[in-house]
Amino acid sequence: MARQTRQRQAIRRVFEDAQRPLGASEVLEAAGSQTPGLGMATVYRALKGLVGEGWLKPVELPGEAPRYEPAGKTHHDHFRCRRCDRVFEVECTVRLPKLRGFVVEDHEVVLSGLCPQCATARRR
Amino acid sequence: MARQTRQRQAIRRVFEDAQRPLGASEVLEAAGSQTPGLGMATVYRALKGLVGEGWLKPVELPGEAPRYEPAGKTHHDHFRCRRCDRVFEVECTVRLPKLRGFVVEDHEVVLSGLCPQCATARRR
DNA sequence: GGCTTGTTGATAGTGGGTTCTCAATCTCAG
DNA sequence: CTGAGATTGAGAACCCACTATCAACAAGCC
Repeated sequence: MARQTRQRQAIRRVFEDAQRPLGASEVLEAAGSQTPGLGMATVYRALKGLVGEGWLKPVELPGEAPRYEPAGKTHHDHFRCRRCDRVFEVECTVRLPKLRGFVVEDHEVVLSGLCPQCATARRR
Repeated sequence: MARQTRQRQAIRRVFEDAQRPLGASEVLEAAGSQTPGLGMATVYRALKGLVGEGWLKPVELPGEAPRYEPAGKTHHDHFRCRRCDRVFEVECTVRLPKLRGFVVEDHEVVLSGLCPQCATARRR
């Protein structure tokens, strides 16, 4: 039977607070500040469990370890900042081409550039 | 001074023949059939070299090892078949949203679904 | 053909992310 | 409160893509 532990609650809360997809190390850092001593293994176990029960959804971006975000949101795409490497949620519209024979089931758009913070920092 | 070897020629030819991005293992398999005994190391060395001289371009898709395609093509996006896991080139149009503060420098679209072959196979 | 020297391939090594191990700890039903 | 058993955390182990090593090989100038 699944138990409510301090660690799991902290990890859940981290995702509820963050308004963007988080990777394992980001979760470890964020949840670890509230739960000192939090271990990697626990984070990975929690992520696996939360994905398994459908509460989290993996977000895979090119060339990077997977990140996770709460499931159940409406469709959105992602923006990755080239400077701070954080990922944000954005909305895009894609016009799909006519692809003879292909059955398109899903699509994903990944934007990259500078996030507001980094863009401002650079401008100075 | 760079030499023309059987192996490198085979690897180049594989990319010229394939009309889609190839990963290292795909290259090893394809070029290996023409050059028995072809080793991993040689493939990786060739890929590195070809990318270095601008003949190949890396194609990174979410959650996978990089693939490569001949450089110099016009902009296009990619379609990954969920069944055979091959990647194809396609054309899309993306309408970017108004993102306050974000500086969008690049974008990439990845479609997924079934390629013509696999779609036909499934239908039967 | 010879010879120099870049190239090859089998294998070991590397690096990063993720999972396993297991004793200590904690949760919670009774 | 207590005990059964789930959970944790530190570190070892693992996985996989990729790179380094080095003796044997071969491209190509002479």
